[in-house]
Amino acid sequence: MVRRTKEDAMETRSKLLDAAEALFSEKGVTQTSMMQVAEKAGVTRGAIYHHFENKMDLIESLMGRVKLPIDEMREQISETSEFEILEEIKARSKEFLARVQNEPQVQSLASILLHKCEYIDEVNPIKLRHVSGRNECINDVEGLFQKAIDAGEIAQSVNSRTAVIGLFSLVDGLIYNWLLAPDFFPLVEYGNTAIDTYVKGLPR
Amino acid sequence: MVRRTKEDAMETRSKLLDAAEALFSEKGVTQTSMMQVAEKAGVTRGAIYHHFENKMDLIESLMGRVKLPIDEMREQISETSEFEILEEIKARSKEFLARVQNEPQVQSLASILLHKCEYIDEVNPIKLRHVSGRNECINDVEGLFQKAIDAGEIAQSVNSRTAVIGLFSLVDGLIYNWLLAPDFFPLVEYGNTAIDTYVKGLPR
DNA sequence: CTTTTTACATACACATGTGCATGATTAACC
DNA sequence: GGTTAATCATGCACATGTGTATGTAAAAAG
Repeated sequence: MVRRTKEDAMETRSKLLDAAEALFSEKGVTQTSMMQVAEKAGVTRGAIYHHFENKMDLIESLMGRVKLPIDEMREQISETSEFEILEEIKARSKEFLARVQNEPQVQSLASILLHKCEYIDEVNPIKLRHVSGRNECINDVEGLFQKAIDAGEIAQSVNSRTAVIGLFSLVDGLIYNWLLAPDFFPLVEYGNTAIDTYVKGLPR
Repeated sequence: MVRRTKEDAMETRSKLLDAAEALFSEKGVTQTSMMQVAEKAGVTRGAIYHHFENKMDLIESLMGRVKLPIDEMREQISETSEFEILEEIKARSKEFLARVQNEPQVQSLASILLHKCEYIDEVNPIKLRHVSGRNECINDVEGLFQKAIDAGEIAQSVNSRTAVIGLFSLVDGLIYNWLLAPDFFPLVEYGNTAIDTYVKGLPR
């Protein structure tokens, strides 16, 4: 069977991405060969090299396929309300955790990002996406914290940047540890409590 | 030059571990070959396979060589005082951050653990050391939180396990993000503030 | 001093992965 | 309907890494 229809081609491409996503999140990126990805997708390596340049390109397509929670978070931030800003921030953070816990694809990608790849040089598309997405999101939420300060929800003494980095680190750490051993604790339940605790501890 | 003295042998072994540590934390574990480790240490691969069985064994020796902050934390916990327990917990957490920031070897190992290796199967000694050390430490600190609850430092409504996991996730996340881009924020300064914020947010 | 063992270096066999070139067959296009 | 071009399969060349077997000279043991 060769020269399938254009729709068939898109389907094999999709199957390849699915296979890669599953294998990467299960066995790690470097421990997964193109051969294994092709096998899992039911094709040969030739199909991969037709659709993608190499492994890096495959990963890039993989990451670009879904909207990560951090991306969605950024969009929502622009349309946040003018009061109860801290509640907004908490809600966004909790939604972040919920998506990781409930959406398998997001969970797979998070697992790859946090545990199943090696952050090597700056060219690495995985690291690039992770770092740039995070930095931009941090800048956005820092603006929110500043609004909360200006609105008097928290004290002037709070440094907005410090507050954001603490919150993001908390969320990252929760996800990181949960993915390391999901049975160890319930992510959303414990995570929500931790987020509440942190925000409540900000000086007023 | 062959058949050096026994002291020489231990020195080459040490040099091999140093080389591996540097290369692993710089380029990642899987991207570093035994050949490169040997070259950096000024010997050949034969020397490595004389001292270590394989790469896994090399990593195990690497990790076993230094006392990680989490190990030291556990020792100190047993000799903690009976009052001001929350202060103790905060102090330990901050010392944790300080060690990562100030001790290059600890920083290298943390970088390997968090960013430069792939967590694959349960046999992986890196993952084993990380998870087991963390879990034991969590259990210990959970006991501290329980003492703090019993002593009335925080409310009865606090779940000690939830409190620990939040704190540990915060510390892990801080280190994780800092290692990702050390210039982005000062670890100890921001981290200490975040720890204070979190502990202060626990219900009293 | 002789023998044994240690501490490596050297070399070989083997496996695995990648990238590309080529081939085959049919959909897509004019 | 003939030509083109896309979608894969197949096969080859090459590189790289690992594990081990063997060699060797000196230290250690007796």
